[in-house]
Amino acid sequence: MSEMCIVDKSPFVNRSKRAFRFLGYDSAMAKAKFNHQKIEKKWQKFWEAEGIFKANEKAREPFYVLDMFAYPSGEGMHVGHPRGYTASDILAKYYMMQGKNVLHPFGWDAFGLPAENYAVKVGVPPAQTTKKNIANFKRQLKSFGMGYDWDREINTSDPNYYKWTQWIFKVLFDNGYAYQKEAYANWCPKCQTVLANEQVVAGQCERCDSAVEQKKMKQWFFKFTAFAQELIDGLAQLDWPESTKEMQKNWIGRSEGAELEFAIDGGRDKIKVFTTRPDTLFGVTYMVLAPEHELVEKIVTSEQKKAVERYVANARKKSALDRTAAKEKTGVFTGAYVVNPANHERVPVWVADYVLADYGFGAVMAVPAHDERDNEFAKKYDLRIVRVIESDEDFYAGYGKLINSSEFDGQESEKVIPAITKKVGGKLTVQYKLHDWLISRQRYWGAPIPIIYVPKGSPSVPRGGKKSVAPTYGGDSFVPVSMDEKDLPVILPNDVDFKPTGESPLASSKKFQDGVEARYGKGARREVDTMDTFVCSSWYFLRYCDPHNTKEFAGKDSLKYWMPVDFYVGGAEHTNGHLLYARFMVKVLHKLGYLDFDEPFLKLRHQGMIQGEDGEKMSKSRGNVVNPDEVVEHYGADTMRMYEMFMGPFAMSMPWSTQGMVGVRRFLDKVWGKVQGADKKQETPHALVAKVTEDMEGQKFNTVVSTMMEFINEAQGTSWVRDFTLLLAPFAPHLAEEIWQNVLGEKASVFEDRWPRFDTKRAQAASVVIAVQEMGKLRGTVEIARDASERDVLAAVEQNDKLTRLVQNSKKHVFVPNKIINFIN
RNA sequence: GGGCAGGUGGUGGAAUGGUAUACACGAGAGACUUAAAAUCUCUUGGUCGUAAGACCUUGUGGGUUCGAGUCCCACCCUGCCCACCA
Repeated sequence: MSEMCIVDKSPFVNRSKRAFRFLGYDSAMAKAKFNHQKIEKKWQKFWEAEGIFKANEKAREPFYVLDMFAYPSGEGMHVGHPRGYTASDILAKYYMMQGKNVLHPFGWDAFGLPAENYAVKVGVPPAQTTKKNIANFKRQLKSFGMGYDWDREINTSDPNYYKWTQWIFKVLFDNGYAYQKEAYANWCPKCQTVLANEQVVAGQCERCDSAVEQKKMKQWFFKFTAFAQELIDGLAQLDWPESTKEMQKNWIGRSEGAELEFAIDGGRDKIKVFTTRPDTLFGVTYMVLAPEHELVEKIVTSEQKKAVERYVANARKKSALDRTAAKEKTGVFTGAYVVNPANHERVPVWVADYVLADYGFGAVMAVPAHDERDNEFAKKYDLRIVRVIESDEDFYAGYGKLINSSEFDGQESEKVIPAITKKVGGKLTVQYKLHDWLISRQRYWGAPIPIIYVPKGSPSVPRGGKKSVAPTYGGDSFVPVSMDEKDLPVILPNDVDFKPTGESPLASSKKFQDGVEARYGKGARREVDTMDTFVCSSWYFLRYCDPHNTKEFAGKDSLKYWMPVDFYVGGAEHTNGHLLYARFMVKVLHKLGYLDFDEPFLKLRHQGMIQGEDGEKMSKSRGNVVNPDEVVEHYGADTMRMYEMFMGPFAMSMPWSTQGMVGVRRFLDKVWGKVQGADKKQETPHALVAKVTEDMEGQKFNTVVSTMMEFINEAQGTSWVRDFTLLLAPFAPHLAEEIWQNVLGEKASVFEDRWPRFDTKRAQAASVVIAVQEMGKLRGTVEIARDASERDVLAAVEQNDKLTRLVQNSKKHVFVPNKIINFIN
């Protein structure tokens, strides 16, 4: 997905080698230990040759288990990365053994900045770097024993993939969901380029530390806001963590209120405001416009003109970050007045940057008595502060009780807001914090935006396809038009200059504009910006269903069979990014009739992060990175997989412990030792199967492992080996396959067998230990047959010398079958 | 300022309102070994006690309950996300 941590090997290698040697774990030393290096490679080859993990039969019930898209960074993975991948792999294997036809694919979110920055610095083209990185990631994933269907591997930088990213852009553009407008963007004056918000650190460019400015540029947008309500409503049906849903709701930020108009005193213009509190109209003592508000220039009086211009220019220079970080509010009077529609009072109009241009109407009716921010501003500039009180009763009569901000509650607002809004000629409305999605990037390593600009009034456009709904804008002599589908993909050229110049590097390509005029008419030229990589990753899960299709982004039948994704695993940091973009994309394509579902991911779980052994976030600079290649080499992939599940609850973040991992390796050796000599004569360990199955269904992988440990600690004989191996297989696939085929002598893969069944009744022990309490305090226990009656338990307690007094002393008792008996005095 | 998680031994953590501290790590003692590693066995929340046992203990303070780590109220602390959103 996004550019995750970049892992540097060099400082770590020495450290880790020392650590491993210190722990002294050497599998070759004792007979009881298995040689992980040998068996892991052997079975990885076997699974690949036999195609064990390929999804291709359509007869069985489908189950789609997906990891979030990976960005193949230069240094490969650290041990935190495989945690989510291991969990999804365990689920894929588990559901496969439950008889499902499982789709478990992997692919690469290959476009993005690090490869391009590397090209700027070193000169190696991004395509080359990316190819190398992918090969390394793939090698690592295979060495972990992941059961991906590599026939379905996809790569966003492959023209066969980005053709469809471009096609989706075209569909959105043709239907009015992609549009172009002037917008402020983060601009680094030194690098001469636009930066994404993530690249702006504390108001500075992350690469050169220059102060980032706001620059107005023509940019492409997707109409995110058209789906704001549907994106909120759709959450209800999803099995996602509640906190994730809540974060998305807050990000979309719906609020109900009213749109009101304040006429300029002595002018014809009106200032529109959005307010959630029209009931505080009588407390309005001034009006504030955002510095960017279009009426500022128009209404400012000649006396105030200079001061206002200076203030506005200053505000523009400040970054959004500086503006919000400002401790004190600032502003300037415009000299103009508006009329309050409720009481016809004249109030002054100010300009202040605490009002945001891009929320509501970029203007606020200030009520300093009932709003903290207005209050602070009013105090600083000596503006009137008027509480809404009893004397306004005439106005509010009939609209419910009088409003005092602290007493205002939801029930009253339901009655009061519509009535008052109507009385002053406003209307009820809903506002969202969500903005449209700015997808243009002045970058090379991304999917080119498939748009052609032609001279205005050009006779030759558009050719074919649906009529373009492209807007023309302010006096420009060129208009953007949609491309023909058959002209896709627009291939990313390689004759470019990577050095940043302020324009997209594609502008420096000669090849890129070849043939455009011949095809689209004289003067035609291509858009040179590329798309945000989040566009590429907003639909990739669809492509896995039918990755080799050359006619469509994915065939209808395949989509119908596999989608939506049944189980999605990935980090919570993507909540307000990727997860929202993907939901938006599915909703647009659904609305346009390309999909028959409108949510991409039915069930979602987040993995917690693995911190370094020092409890800090793993990072190159802290030097606490643990390299999974080292772990696999010394302890084996099975050990790593199982330890990462054993560490704690899947969603929780926690520190890595190499010593803790050694405990898991000891357990696997113990298993290996105990299964020796097992034969075909087998019995189901019902209690074990029941507990493991139950925890698998709840994704409580940590307790699955501890349950297996407890079982092995007690296990006698070998009658349990067959079923135990099946339970072990998703976690430690190599060892399980080794036991399955080479100890038990099975001929097919353990993954082609079925998850063991159990009998609930036989899963229960014949006898139970009942806690004997006195006033809730434990005094002892009695062992007795399961489901023993109250009378039998009482008798057993009475027979116990130490407990017998409880029966005699107590007036009454509470009995819970198979659990407790509590005596009350 | 708003939202969401969470606070349990030396450590990671376990526990449908019913025996708190499972499992694992670490530590201590012992066995094997010339020795070490590995492996195996035992001990391991605290206080008092020779012992039997008693009392205390899940961030703090209240409450509900026969019984609360778990439910309710208030507070403290930590982490994450958003943040001048009218």
